[in-house]
Order: sequence, then C-alpha cells, then structure tokens
Amino acid sequence: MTIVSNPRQNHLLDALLASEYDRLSPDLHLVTLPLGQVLYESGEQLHYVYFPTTAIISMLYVMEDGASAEIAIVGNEGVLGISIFMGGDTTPSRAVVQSAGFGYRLKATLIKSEFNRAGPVQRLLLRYTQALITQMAQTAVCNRHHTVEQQLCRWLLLSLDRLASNELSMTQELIANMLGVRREGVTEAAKKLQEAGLIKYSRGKITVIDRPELEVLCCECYGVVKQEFDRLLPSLHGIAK
Amino acid sequence: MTIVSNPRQNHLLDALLASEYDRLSPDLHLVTLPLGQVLYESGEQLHYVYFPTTAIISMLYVMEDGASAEIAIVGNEGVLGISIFMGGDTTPSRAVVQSAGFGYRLKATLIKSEFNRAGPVQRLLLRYTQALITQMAQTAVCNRHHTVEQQLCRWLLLSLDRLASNELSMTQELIANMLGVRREGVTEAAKKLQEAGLIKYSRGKITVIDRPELEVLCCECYGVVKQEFDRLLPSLHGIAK
DNA sequence: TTGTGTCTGTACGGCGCCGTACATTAATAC
DNA sequence: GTATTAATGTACGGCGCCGTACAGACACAA
Repeated sequence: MTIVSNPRQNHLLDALLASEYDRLSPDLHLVTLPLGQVLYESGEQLHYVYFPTTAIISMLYVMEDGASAEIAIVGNEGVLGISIFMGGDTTPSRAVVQSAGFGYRLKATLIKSEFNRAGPVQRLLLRYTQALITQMAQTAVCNRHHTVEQQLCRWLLLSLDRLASNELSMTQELIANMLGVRREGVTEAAKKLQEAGLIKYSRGKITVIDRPELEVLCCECYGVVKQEFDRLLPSLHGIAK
Repeated sequence: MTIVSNPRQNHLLDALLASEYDRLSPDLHLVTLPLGQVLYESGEQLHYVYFPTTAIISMLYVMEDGASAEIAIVGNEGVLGISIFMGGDTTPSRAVVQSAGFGYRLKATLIKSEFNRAGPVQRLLLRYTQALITQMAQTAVCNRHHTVEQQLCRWLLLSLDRLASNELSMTQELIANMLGVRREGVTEAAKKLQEAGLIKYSRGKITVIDRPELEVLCCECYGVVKQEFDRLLPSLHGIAK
C-alpha cells in the first residue's frame, strides 16, 4: 500500500517555507485517529500538538452533569493544542476525534521551541489561533440565537470544509452531543433537510447533496467564520508555499 | 485633584518588570471611557490596544438583524485588542464600554513591536489571550445550557471581579443586550435575586449584597473561567512585580 | 408642580426545545 | 434466517424564553 497521508495535506504545514518544514518534518509522526478517540482530557497536561490531515477533531466542554457543548472543530486547516504554545499547557476542554482519519503529531517541547524562534511559524500559528477564536466566539453567538436546524447546517458545512468528500460518518446521536442538544432534535432537523433534498442519510452516513442550498438555509455564523479563516490564512488556498 | 488613575492598576501592566514597564509607560495614554463608547467597530482596523484600569469593556457580536451577544468582557485584568498582536488587525466583533471609567491606550505599532521582542511581555499577553479564549468558550457553553438567571449571576460576578466596588451602573436593558436576551427576562431574573436578598437595584444601579450566595446560584461557568484566569495569570495576585 | 422620558413590572399567547417513552428499521453476529 | 444491537422515527406534556403590549414608578427639568 502506498502512503495515503502526507504532512503537507495539513494546510498549516503546507504553508511553511521549505527551511522550516524541513526542520520540523523529521519529528512529525503520522498517527491514525479513530472515531471517538480522546486526544486531550479536560485539565490534562498536553504532550503533543496534532496537525490533522484527513481527521477532524472536536473540542468540547463537558459539564459536571455530563452535558456537553462543542467549542470549536479542528481539521486539516489547523492544529490542535494551541494551549501548548500559548503558554497554558492545558485547557478545560476535551478533544475528541469527530471524524476518523490521519494526522501528524509533534512533541510539545518541539513546537514550543519552534514557536519561540518568533519567526514565520509563530506568526502563522498566531493567525490560526485568531481564526479559532472567531470560531469560538461565533459558536457562542450561534448557541444563543439560532435554531437547531440552522446550527446543524453550520456544523455540516464546517465539517465538510475539512473533508475531501461530501460524505460524513456521523450518527445523529454524536452530532447531538457536539451541538449540545437532544438527539431527537437533530433527527427532526436532519429529516427536514433530507425532505428538502439537501442531504441524504442513513445509519451514520450523511451525504450532502445540495451544498449551496445548505448555505442559504444556514445562519450567518458559518459565513463569518469561513471568511475570517480565509482572511487570516489565505495560504490555505495555495498563495504561499 | 490628584491622579485618580495609574497604569499599574491594570494587572497586566502591573505584572511587567520595571525595565519593560519603563519602556512602555511613556506611550501609555490615559483615556476616559464613558458608558456606551464604541472602541472598535466590527471589521474595522484597530489602531490602539486598551488597558482598562477602572472601566470594563464588552466584546460583542452584532448580527445582521441587530440582535447581539456578548463574547467576552475585558477589565483591569486584561487588554482589549488582542487581534493586533495576534496578527489579524481586526475582528468581526464590536467593543463597547460597559462600565464607565479609565484606561490606558497604546498605539498598535508600539504593542506590536513590543510583542515581537518575543520576551516576557509576549508571554504575558499570550497567557492572557488563552484566558480570554476560555472565557469565550465558556460563554458558548453557558449560552447553550444555562438559564437567564444563571447567566445573569455569571455576568454579575465577572463584572464585579473587574470593579473596585460592589455596585454597578447598568440598566437591565443593557444587560439584556449583553446576554442576548429580552429585557423582560433580565427583569424577572433580577427580581428573583433581589427577593432572595442577593442584590438590590433601582434604575440603573445594581448593588451586590450577598456575593457568596450569588456564586452558589451561578452555574459552573463562572468558576471555570475564574480558575483559568487565576491559573494563567497568578501575577494578578501580586506574585510577580 | 407638572410634565417628560427612562427604567422596571406584569401579562399573554406562541414556539422551540426538553425529558421521557417507546416503536420502527437497518446492520451485524451467530 | 434469526437474534441482537445500533440508529432513527414519533409522540406528548412541560418549561423557558420570545414577541408584544402596556402599566406603573422614579428621576429630572422646566
């Protein structure tokens, strides 16, 4: 079998100059990320950053009573574990693999020393962090004002942007956990979308058929986040190599 | 009249070493921040960072239909305008003075070059940024799961922590805008708290009487944020000078 | 004192989501 | 093919907040 994964599939790594990439690449280790794997537990010391290539990671906060809510998602556009270079070494949230796939991990000490060179890598990571902040802020807004249906659209679009295909492996139960709502609420919203011909789903597989229409039905939150990622990280579109 | 404000009243500035403080202080300019003043408009280029001393600033997102939601608040524990050193230069949110008072502002170019020295100031600002991220994340969680009453408690406590007194000048209408709920919802919640003897209010003045009990009634979100600020910025308690 | 505007209190129908319970259908194992 | 489990569908009462409307109450100015 040939190599199915390559660090450059991650947009941040792909945006690095050759000199920096070559410095880091020997220490980037491929990891398989199965659905449901917990990469960080709340409050735990972080030992690695993860650069997803085909996997998607969900950052979520789990409350004392077990209820949860997603804070942000990280896919091939970014990196998981910003607290390491931000200086906190840990966060009160959990990180779980939301969509199985691959990623590359790098030891905390190594990303820290790279960050501390205060060069292009630092600038890139900080810009990404700001984009992530926008995503979190917009999640707060969306949770306050929008319906489950709108939030489902946002969630599907955000996930889709981080995948190669238009199909996601995801039960409604898991989506409900991410959004912090009842599973039945997701069922109803998904049914509506299916009846409208925007998606098709069955037992843990969701296929997006009409993406443009999904964007129409979605609240503005998706667009705000997307625009901000595009603005802050234009390299995601191959401008810088 | 004597000087009523001093940059060291801001905890971040206070945590600086003398050498760094002396470098910055000539460029720190005192500004009065009246209630309601808009410091940043959504999407606008930022020209200054603000270090509040007695004022409190609210970061909020205003939607297309005019509805709003608070993302985070910044008081004497922090700094407004992180996008400047994070590299984005702007954010999709608005910054409004939520509680009148004073602050010091510093030109964007100056904070940037200070940040780019990649020394203790950078580390401090990044740790603060991580604390701010926690606040935003927890706002998302709180919006999803908690009642208006609980959120009001959280909001009061967060504001109180950033003020010298136990009295805030704030109409219920404004609080409602921050929380992104109806004014009537705030009225009802506030009435309950008053009847329970935790607060007293009248026409834009709110006095907190029983703070411990307020913490009991509050959801866990306040505690999580508070703990994270204390953990990341212990200098706020005078450990580092 | 009287007016005027601001702030707070109260009420009512409606909607969205919750909690709960259980039925149905598809995949998997034996 | 049959049993078992996982995933999805449906139903129903209840609660919290919304949108709207309007009534008091207080502050300040004329």
